Amino acid sequence: MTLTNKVSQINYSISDLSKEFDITTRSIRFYEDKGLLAPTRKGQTRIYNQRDQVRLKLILRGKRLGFSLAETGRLFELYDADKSSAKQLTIMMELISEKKDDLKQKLEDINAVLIELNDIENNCKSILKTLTT
Amino acid sequence: MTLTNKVSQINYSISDLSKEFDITTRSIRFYEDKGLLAPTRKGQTRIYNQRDQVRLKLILRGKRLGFSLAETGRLFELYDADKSSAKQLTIMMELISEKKDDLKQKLEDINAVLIELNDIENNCKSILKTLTT
DNA sequence: CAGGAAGTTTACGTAAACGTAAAGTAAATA
DNA sequence: TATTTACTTTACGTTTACGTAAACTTCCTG
Repeated sequence: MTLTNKVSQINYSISDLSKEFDITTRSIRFYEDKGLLAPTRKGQTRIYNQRDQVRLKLILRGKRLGFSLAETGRLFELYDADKSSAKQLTIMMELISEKKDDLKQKLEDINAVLIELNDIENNCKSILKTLTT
Repeated sequence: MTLTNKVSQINYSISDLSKEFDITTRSIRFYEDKGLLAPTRKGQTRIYNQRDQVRLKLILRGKRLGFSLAETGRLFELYDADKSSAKQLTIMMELISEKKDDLKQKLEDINAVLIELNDIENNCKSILKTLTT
């Protein structure tokens, strides 16, 4: 294999990503500062690849879920973690289990709010009917 | 009806609530400061009733969902809102619709993360098997 | 009646997640 | 070659959601 594999090497500038995800470049650099992104450099300039882009997407998804950047960082560690030792693996599985419990709680919470909102909505609708007829 | 209806008047002190929900009294006073709670007073002392207790529960549920206190406050306004005018009602229903969209997005996000966590978990399990056999 | 225990207000401190200049570099373009 | 455009670092400012401490009142108890 003397040929370096540069196939499908898609690169992004910081403004590419800022436009794609509708966030400021400040935010993107901040995420790097917090260790969530690690773009390569060409001179001074940051070069982002596909992996960085995916990570950014995950960061924003985490934010929508109310995860702190630190929590999202821990999730990244889970993705990337060293899976060589049984000890590491069991620690990981505990963390995963905790996160899953957390998410299940959120599912419950969301469903509860959705039910309440639907109730209010239906109430509004029926009142509107009495007002317009 | 000359009898004042004081049946089922359950009261709570600030420390009652702080213990029940495992939060500090500082937080509870802070929520009041932000207009999310409005306990009555007996002298200086705050007296919370059932409604306040429910509200506090909702505040904490909102927090778990990543709602800011301001957002939770807006939800409270929806619950309590004046439903007399058709205009008000249609505005409300728009806000409800927005919130529902927001929550549906969160449901999708959570399900996505859950799927990924399950993948990692299964991966861990199978590796653990190869390590222990 | 001294001394907790539980409540209060006031106010400064803090962590997270950026916003917002300021001041400089580097490449592309008129 | 001058300048616009896109990038960079440094650094102070801001909002949210409290933590923490000080100083005070009120009530109960040994």
